[in-house]
Amino acid sequence: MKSKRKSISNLSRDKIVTEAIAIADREGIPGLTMRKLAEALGVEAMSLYHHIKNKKELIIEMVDAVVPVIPRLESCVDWKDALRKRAGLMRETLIRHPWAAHEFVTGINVGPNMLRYVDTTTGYFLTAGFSYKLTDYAWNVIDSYMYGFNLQSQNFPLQPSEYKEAAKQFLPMIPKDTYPHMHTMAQVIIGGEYDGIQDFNFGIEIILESLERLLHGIQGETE
Amino acid sequence: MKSKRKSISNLSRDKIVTEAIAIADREGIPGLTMRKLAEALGVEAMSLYHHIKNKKELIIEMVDAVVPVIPRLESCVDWKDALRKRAGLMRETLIRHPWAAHEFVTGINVGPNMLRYVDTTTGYFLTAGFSYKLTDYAWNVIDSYMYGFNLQSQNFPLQPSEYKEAAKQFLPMIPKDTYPHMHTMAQVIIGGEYDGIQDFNFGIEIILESLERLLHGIQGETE
DNA sequence: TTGATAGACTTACAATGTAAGGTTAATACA
DNA sequence: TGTATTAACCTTACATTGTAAGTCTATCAA
Repeated sequence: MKSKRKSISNLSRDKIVTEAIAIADREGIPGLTMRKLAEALGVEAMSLYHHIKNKKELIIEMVDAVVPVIPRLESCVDWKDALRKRAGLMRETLIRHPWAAHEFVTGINVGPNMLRYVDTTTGYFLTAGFSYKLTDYAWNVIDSYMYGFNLQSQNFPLQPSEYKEAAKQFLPMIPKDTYPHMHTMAQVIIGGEYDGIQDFNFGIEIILESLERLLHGIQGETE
Repeated sequence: MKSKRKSISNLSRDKIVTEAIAIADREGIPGLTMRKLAEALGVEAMSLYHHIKNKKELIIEMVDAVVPVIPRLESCVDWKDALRKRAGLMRETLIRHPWAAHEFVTGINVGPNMLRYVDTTTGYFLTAGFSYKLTDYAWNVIDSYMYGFNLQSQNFPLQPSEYKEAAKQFLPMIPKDTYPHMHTMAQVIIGGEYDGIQDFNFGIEIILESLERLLHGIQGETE
């Protein structure tokens, strides 16, 4: 048919991964099919399998490719500021690549970028004076929150600008006697008293504050 | 072939949802296929579609069916204890139904059980004296963490008992000069100084502590 | 009796990942 | 230069999925 007698496409792992990320950014992981990816690269689906083992492995490569680069902790920098910066960078990544949060929580990733990312993070805590155990715990709390927040907000079906209108629409479906608090909450949003917009940084600050108290041994109720 | 001339199976939405949950508990959502579900119910796949619109809707029903039932806040109960209890119940649910965390974060659920769950939760905070905005924020931080933690731990490929052995095995792959902190962390785990086991409650306590301080207006750096 | 309906079944299709094997052009070696 | 090997791409084919479309039949109302 077409029979291009070896296309000049000159495939490579890198090219495949890059194009795969672009497609996934637009259409999500389900929208990333091997055929579609191949077509975008001017190639047939099966040709991809000469460069990658399978789709699973491709996704693992994609994940490592989007891990944010964070700087090692300079001695003059506060560990909390470093973590704020880190959170901001990760959040940018998760927004730019809406499929990534799910892959981060759901798969193990031991690519070089991820390893460095984790090592640097661990360094923030250890340098600040946290024990190994607390370092591990603290890191885990922050990341759990970050992934959870992003997954939730990414999948929320409304734009912030639509909250008020939606609250109006749904109010009759939230009868006051069955759901008293949500009913009032909806009214508050309709009234403009609170816009209903969540702030990612709120959670980060909450967590950092507690961690700092823990570091300084104030009220060590959680060991 | 078989032609059972109307099976006596007497399908119903409830039976379908219950069986679907059982299958998903064992084999995950990908393992829950319409044909497998039908077979478990002694019926053909297409028969299910007389009771549910499609698989998506089925999953939504499943999600609402496993939402934990949490008690309304009694006046004699501390709001933090109520939230601890809630976290424990949700965690049990997420462990019993490993597919649920992903569905909770990823889909919107407005079934009656979920609405009540959310309303009761909101009530905890409002009754404790949080503003509507802070209630919304606080609730969101806790849930983001809970979902994030569970997603991560559920997908972690090792059992806690295997940590030490795994650390031994991976140590050579974490060269000291490239990944200094992870290298030491692995050594600490091998040495038995810290077992590497995460504790879900740690994050809950961390967050609750900060929230309480916020409630009492101490150091309101985060508004 | 007639006819409608609910609840099952049969068949069929498009989309997906990928196994198996074919083709071709470049490269290595005699 | 000629020949064998191989890397990179293609073709075909298949099992598995959700589900659209239509069929059959027991039950029940008129």
